[in-house]
This record gives sequence, C-alpha cells and structure tokens, in this order.
Amino acid sequence: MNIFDKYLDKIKKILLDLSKNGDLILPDKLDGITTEIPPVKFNSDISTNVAMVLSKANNKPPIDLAVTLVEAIKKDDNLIDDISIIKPGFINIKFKPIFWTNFIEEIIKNSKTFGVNLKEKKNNYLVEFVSANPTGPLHVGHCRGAILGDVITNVLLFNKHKVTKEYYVNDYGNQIINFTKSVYYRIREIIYKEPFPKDNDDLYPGDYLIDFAQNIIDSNKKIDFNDYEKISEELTTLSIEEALKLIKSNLNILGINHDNFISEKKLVKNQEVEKVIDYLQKKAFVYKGTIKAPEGENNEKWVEREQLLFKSTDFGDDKDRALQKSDGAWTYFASDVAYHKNKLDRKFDYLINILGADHAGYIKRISSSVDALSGEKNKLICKVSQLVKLIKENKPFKMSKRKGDYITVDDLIKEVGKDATRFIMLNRSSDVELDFDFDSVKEKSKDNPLYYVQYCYARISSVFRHLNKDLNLDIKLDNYKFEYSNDEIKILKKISEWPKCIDSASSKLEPHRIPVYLYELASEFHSYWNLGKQQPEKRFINDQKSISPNKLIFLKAISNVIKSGMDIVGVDTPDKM
RNA sequence: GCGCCUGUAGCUCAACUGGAUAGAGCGCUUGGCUACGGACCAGGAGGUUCUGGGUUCGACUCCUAGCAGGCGCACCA
Repeated sequence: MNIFDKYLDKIKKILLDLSKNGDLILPDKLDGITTEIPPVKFNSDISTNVAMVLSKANNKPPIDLAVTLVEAIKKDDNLIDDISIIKPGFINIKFKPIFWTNFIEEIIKNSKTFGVNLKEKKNNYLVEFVSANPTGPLHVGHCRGAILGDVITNVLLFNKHKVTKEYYVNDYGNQIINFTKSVYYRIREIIYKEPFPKDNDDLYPGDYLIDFAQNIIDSNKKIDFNDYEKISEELTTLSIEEALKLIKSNLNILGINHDNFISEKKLVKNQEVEKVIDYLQKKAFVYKGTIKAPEGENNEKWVEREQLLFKSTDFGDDKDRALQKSDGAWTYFASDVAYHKNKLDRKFDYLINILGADHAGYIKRISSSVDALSGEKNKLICKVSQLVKLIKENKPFKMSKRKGDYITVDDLIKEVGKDATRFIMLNRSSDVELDFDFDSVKEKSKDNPLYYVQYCYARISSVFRHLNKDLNLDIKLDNYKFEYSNDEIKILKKISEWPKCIDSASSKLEPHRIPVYLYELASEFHSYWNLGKQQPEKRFINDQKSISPNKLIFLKAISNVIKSGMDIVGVDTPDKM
C-alpha cells in the first residue's frame, strides 16, 4: 500500500484521458511527474508537480493547468478533504480522516507485505562483500563494508528480490606464501623454541598466529613439522582454514552469514583464468604490451616490460592493466576477471560489489572487464564504503598495521555490542567518512539513536504487557470504524512514507535511509506519548485499564514498521530495556 | 600529475533520482515528570548549502572552472 504510487497512477490516468479528449498535450515521457511528501508547513498529505512539468508542452502557466487538473482529481474521490494550488504550481492534496482509517486497516491486513514494492520487476542479485584476505581476523576497517553489504542484501530480500551473498577468498599469491611461512615460524617457536623473526617485514607479526600454530599442531599430530618444503602445501591449506574459521566467527558475531565462499586458488587450479583470457584474446581485448610510467614525480624505479595486458582503456580506464607477473603467475586482477566470468556464467541479473575506500581505484578496471565479458553496461554495480574514523576520548585513534595495534571486530563488539555497531555504521550515507565515537556509541542514552528507536518499541511492548496482550499476534479488525485525530494522523502519515523509504533504499542501494527513517518515526511516537501527560485521552491505557481498538491497531501499525526496519538493519527490538 | 569520494548551523550529519520558506542530533538556552518506562517531551537562538559561471518555471542536487580535505594510483591482494 504505497499511497504515493497509488495517486501517481491515478494522476497519470487522468492525464491520458484528458489528452485523448484533446484537452491536454503530453510530453514524450511522463517520468518527471512525481508525487511527494509536502513540507510540513503546508499541512497537506501528498503533493504533485504535474502542472509544472506539463506547463511547457502546453504553453500554459502551471497555475492554469493546475486548476483543470484539480477538478479532475477531486472528481469521484470522496476521500479528499481539500486540494490546493500553491505558488509555482504545486498541487497539494489533503485527505479526510477516513482515508487514514482505511489506510491503517489495509496495512494491518497486509502487514507482511507493507513497504514491499510489489509492482517492480524482481531480479536475481549476487552481492560480493567483505572478501578480506584469509590471513587474519577482521578489524574495524572491514566492519562498515561488511554491514553495508549485509543490509543491502536485507533490503533487497525484503523487497522480494533473490540475493546470493558471496565471499571471495584470496587464497592464492605471495601474501599467502608469506602468511604460511609466518605460521610455520610460529610452529617452530612452539615446538623448537626458536624465536619468531620479528624484523622480517614480509611476515605477519600478529599474536593470533600463535593460536593458529597451536591449533594446527594439536590437531595434526602425525605431521613432521621439521621440513617446511615437504609440508608447505598442506600447511598452506591448514593455515587458510584457521584464518577462515576466525573470519567466519568474526562475521558471525556481527550477525553476517555468507551463502558462498569462493576460492581464488580453485579458480586458478581449474584453469578458469586461462579460459577467460583466451576468451578475451579472441575478442581482441588482450595483447602483449608495456605500460608507461605515470606522470608523477617519483617514477625513477619504474621498469617498463612487455607483458600480457587487458585493454581496459577501451572502456574508459586511464591505462591498460597487467594480467601476468614477471614470474608467470597471474595477477590478482587476472584471477578476479576469471571470478567475474564465473559470476556471469551463473546468470545473475546484477552483480554488486562492496568495496572499501582504499579499493575504489580498482572499480574502473574490474567493471571494464565485466563490460567486455558480458557485452553489457551496468551489469556490475560497485558500492564504496568510505573510511571509518575511530574516536576515543575525543581524539582520533589511528591503527597501525606495522605495530599490529589494530582493533579487531572481536574487540569492537565486546566493547560496544553488535546492535550499536550495526546501527551507527549504517546511520550515515556510505559515501561520507564516518566518525565512530566509542564513548557515545557505548552510551545508552539519547546520544545513541539505536536506543532511541529501541525505546519506542519497548514502550509499545510495555503497553501490550500491561494489557496482557501479545504484540506478536495479529489483530482482528471486526467492527472497526474509528476516526483518528490530527496527532495520530501525523504518525500515520509518517508510516505512509515507509514504502517510499524502502523503494529508494532498495533502488539506490542506500540502506542508511532506513535508520534515518526509523529515528524520525520513533521521534514522532515519543512526542505523541508525551502528549498523554497533559491530555488523558491521548494515553493508550484508559482508566478502566483497557485500550480502545483503534489505539491498539495504531500501536500495532507503528511497531510493525519499527520491527521490519530493525530486522532489515539486523538489530534486536527488545520488549524491555 | 591523474582518478574516485566529500564540502550544508559551533560540532556530527539528513534532505525522498531537479521541487516549495534547506531539516535532525549534540552543544548553548527557557520550560515540562506523583503518570502507559524521564533512556522522554515542548520552545528559543544558530545558514550567502566552499567559491565563480552555466542549464530552467525551479539547483544542496545537473554541467563547467576553481579552492579545501580524504582515499587511491607498478608485477600486493
């Protein structure tokens, strides 16, 4: 039940009728015509810009057109209280209270689908996110992208799309060799008491490797760890398993579960890289050539060499990209192209990649490869999550990989909790840097929007509890015909915006709109709640310790929306706090 | 040098694919609890939306030229 869509359809129908009679000239497209939420001060419920959009084609001032249109809209609609025409040519519609009675009745009847866009075409999406290297635990830097990907998925699922969540495991290449060696040194440290070579910059210094080493020793008693060359392959597998186990548990405490983990190593082993390069070569997107040094100052070390290149410049990239290293191994990019071919072969409508800000420069080349492979544009959508600035005691907190003093997801969740982390990380557009202030996120007060929204739900639960009613049960609507007051309609109007919120969050992949909306809805509710202090008739529980059916349904409608929204965000809605 | 992101109230950020007199929280300030949960509410002050051009009925939003901050720019992944 999207009242904005409903009235937009109605207006478009009126336009078509009027144009058939020759009373109106329509432009080629009706896309520019919208129904919107009018600013509060106009005291109206829906507004439309139709008169202004049609003004040019008809060579008439918007106000004149509006007069005709208003007559047509008013006709046969007994739910409209008033229509006004405002300044440049907006048409503002104000509904009678009965409109809102019908509205709430309908959303209570269809509570499972309220907010879902049932008209749009449903797609099959693949969302790739996190994909952190399997060499250690997730840290705070991974967190925002992880949550972004998870909630984008939730929004799409809520809107009845099909979604697969995928993690690409980079278990191939030099870093894995270094990682395995590091584990090996830790094993020697444990078994042979040899000190770990701390000054070797290629190695991973983190203490978590001691746990990995110990676990591997404990569960592989038969292995002779003396000769690295003999066991390196097996140790690589075991080390990656350890890392993945840790990463999965980190994701788990964040409330994230991927459907698939795809191994880069397997793609390489299965010759998928050769196949995709063959394919691109046939299409003349791959050639042997050299890359020129960039214009910048410090390129003395630049070595030009002939190598296998992908012609990403054909698709708008600023240089072609290397596919093969000098030792003959594939570059990360090459196997990623193979991975994207693999994705395309699985016939998704859209591929979505969630990347961190430090990988934004990678987008052009990978989307070029997808364009080349699919022959389509916009098959791949990349979302970038900007940096998180950590703030502790009012000071920026810098993490350093070298010192190994980065904050892990485990630390973070232990300190501030899963729900607060998810809500705060989502409360801003992914395009802006985020200040994550440990102290205020931990605070259980008005400084923390999570608790503000949860408090709204808890208050509603409390009313139901006092009445011995179950908030989770459906409510019957027998003999239900009440009118709501202006204060209640104000909240119902907010509820009517929920489908619009979902629509834009889903179509633009901007989930931050949901926490922002929930905060606004909660705010309206708290206002209403406080009215009860002065006006007893605004209280939910009356002197006879019961509640009127319209208020009960009213509460139910609010809590339904809060609950769906919080479910999408992936946080709890406790009954008591 | 190039690419991407950002620039809105003192601070942190919204603004519904170009809509109306740009909105919230924090902070400052004036009030409100014997109450269904005060983890709350009502009011006030606070703005040349970084700058200059352009597009049009209309620009925080689009184009263009700058300025400032962040991220990235080899065969690391």
